[in-house]
Amino acid sequence: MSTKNGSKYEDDMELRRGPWTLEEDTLLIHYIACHGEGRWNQLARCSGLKRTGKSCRLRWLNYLKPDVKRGNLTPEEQILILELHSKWGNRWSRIAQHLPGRTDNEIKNYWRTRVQKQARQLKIDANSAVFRDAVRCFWMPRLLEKMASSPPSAENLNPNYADLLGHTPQEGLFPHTALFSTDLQATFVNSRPCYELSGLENCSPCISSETTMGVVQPADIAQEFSQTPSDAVGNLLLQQYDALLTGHQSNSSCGQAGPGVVAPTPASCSAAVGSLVYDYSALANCGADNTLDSLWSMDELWQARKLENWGI
DNA sequence: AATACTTGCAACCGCAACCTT
DNA sequence: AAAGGTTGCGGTTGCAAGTAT
Repeated sequence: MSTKNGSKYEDDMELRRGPWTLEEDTLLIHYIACHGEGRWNQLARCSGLKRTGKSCRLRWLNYLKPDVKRGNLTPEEQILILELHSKWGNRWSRIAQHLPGRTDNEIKNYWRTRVQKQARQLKIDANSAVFRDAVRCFWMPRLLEKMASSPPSAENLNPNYADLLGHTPQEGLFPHTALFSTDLQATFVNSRPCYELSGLENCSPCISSETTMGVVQPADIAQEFSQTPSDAVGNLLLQQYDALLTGHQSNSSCGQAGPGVVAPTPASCSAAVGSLVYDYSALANCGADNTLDSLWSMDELWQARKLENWGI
């Protein structure tokens, strides 16, 4: 009887494992050139390769096939992966179908080595809503910036790219950043040229008061409400976030707009959320009793509220 | 210079769906 | 309809190369 997935042939002969040699590659390429790809077990039997059909298939599809693209993923490919993964999860082969020349294995490796690494460093679950938002609002804009500085080559992208995402990348790809004012996005991009997710702890001090969106300095709010700066920021943020979600001004403890505090508007809410979401460490610096962890917890609260408001 | 640790990636494994007989 | 074979997918592992100590 043969093994579960193999054939009697595989049991009868000693099979090679591990890295492929140049000779094996040549043999496989030559065989496929003559007979075409597919029927992998037959190929394994007839080609003279002492490999399983599975191994031959994998080597061909992931490495030898002529249209397999080598080298680093471009920013636009990375954006596409991030976006499609947020839609489909770990459906690597499905995602790979939309990145010509890239294999599911390569995409999977990218996700595990780069994306999950960032999540680990931030101590967040890579599949959590918090991390997805961080990727959308923070990482993607950075990739966009890279794309802008080196325009993507059209042939790199699947022609169905825009259709696939349901909108044009520039306008609708990042709904969160679309909420943010152009000024604010520019502030993000321009003020943090070295921003990477792993570099959160190095980000510049606290909220910018330079935007036109009415975002105030935490210290101002603290003075106004006799709270520690970080508490004040947290409360203001929650209040404004509520307003953003519900479409009206909330009556929470910080509800009254005092000097230096503007009544929440969609724009100011966006700005507040946009400023704060990524400035955890800066916030931590504002309040002696607030650690990065507690601020992340705060973010989870926003997430919970958001889901609650959306009836999820 | 030597060693330990980390990273990136190719390859393997088990499983499930699909195909063939 | 059932059994065996094949293919494809997602998770995991092993290892070479690079980096830090």
